[in-house]
Amino acid sequence: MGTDTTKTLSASEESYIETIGNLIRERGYARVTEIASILNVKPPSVTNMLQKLDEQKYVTYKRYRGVILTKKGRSLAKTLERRHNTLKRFFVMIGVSDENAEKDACKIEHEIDPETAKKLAKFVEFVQSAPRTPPFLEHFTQYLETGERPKECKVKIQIKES
Amino acid sequence: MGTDTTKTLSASEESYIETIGNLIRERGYARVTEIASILNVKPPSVTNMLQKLDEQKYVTYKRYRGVILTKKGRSLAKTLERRHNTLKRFFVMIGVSDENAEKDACKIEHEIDPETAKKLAKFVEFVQSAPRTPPFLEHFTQYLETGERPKECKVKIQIKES
DNA sequence: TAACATTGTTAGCCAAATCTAACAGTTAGC
DNA sequence: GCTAACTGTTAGATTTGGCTAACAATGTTA
Repeated sequence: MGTDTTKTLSASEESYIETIGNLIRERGYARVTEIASILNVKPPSVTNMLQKLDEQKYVTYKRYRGVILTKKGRSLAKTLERRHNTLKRFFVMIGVSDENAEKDACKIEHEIDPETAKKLAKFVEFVQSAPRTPPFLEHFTQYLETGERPKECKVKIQIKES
Repeated sequence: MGTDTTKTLSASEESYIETIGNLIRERGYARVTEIASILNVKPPSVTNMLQKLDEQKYVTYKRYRGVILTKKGRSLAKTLERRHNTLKRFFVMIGVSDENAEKDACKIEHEIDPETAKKLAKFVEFVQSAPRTPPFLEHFTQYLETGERPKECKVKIQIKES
């Protein structure tokens, strides 16, 4: 239970939480200047946001003493991280450069509905857990390069029990 | 030529331009109250934005006299519309509800890089221009429903020249 | 341990995009 | 062609999330 006054967070708020999560995972702690440099903002903006996120119980923040995520914050950070990875893998899968895949994942992860995130995750999983690169993906890659749908697409196939 | 002082627009500015474009295409004109109701804002916000977009030459706006798109505005509206359709078709393709596909397309169309938009358009085109629903998509649909990768995926296939 | 360098915070400002309340222009019906 | 109803606009407040400049706490090192 517990009155969950969870108003939805802004993209900006979510980015801070995600960044804090990443830093803590990678380094064990999250510093104001580093958060600032990752998010391309100045340190006072970070302090400001940390105060807001502390009020909303996503982080525990003591001035000059650093910041950690609460349970609520960790849970959100995890969701965002997974969503980010799904998006990025999908974009790379369809031929987007690593750089743009990363950049777009950062933005879109804050916009999509949970249903969409779920379906996309399934799709990426479906493709990537295949025993080998699925033919359709190879064909698509060829299609990207040549503009031509490869011959095999137009060919009769015969299934043989293995 | 012409000094193209095209600073990038905000998601909000783009939404107004897109909405105006849609209304003009569907009805021949775009009214303040209708723009407001589609975008879920109040009329004064619309007036305000129309003035800004007029300064930036995306629309031609005369108080009390309505608004039309400039060439620059039409071009942007067209890009956004195409991007929107691509995104929506993709989301529906992977099993997202029509409602969420629409909603998410609206948000994401303002965030993605042109490269990503292009690759995604190619992907959707690749799938949808196929002579019939590609097997992998059918298999994915089954995977969504049953959680099981269909047998055919695990089977040896043999290509026969037609 | 005192002074300096680094890091973090506060105060106060700004811009974007929204809102409400009050006002102005346009249009339709009588 | 007046007037009421509708539509659109202005003015001014609010919210969010940035910024700079000045200050405070912490940490480092001679």
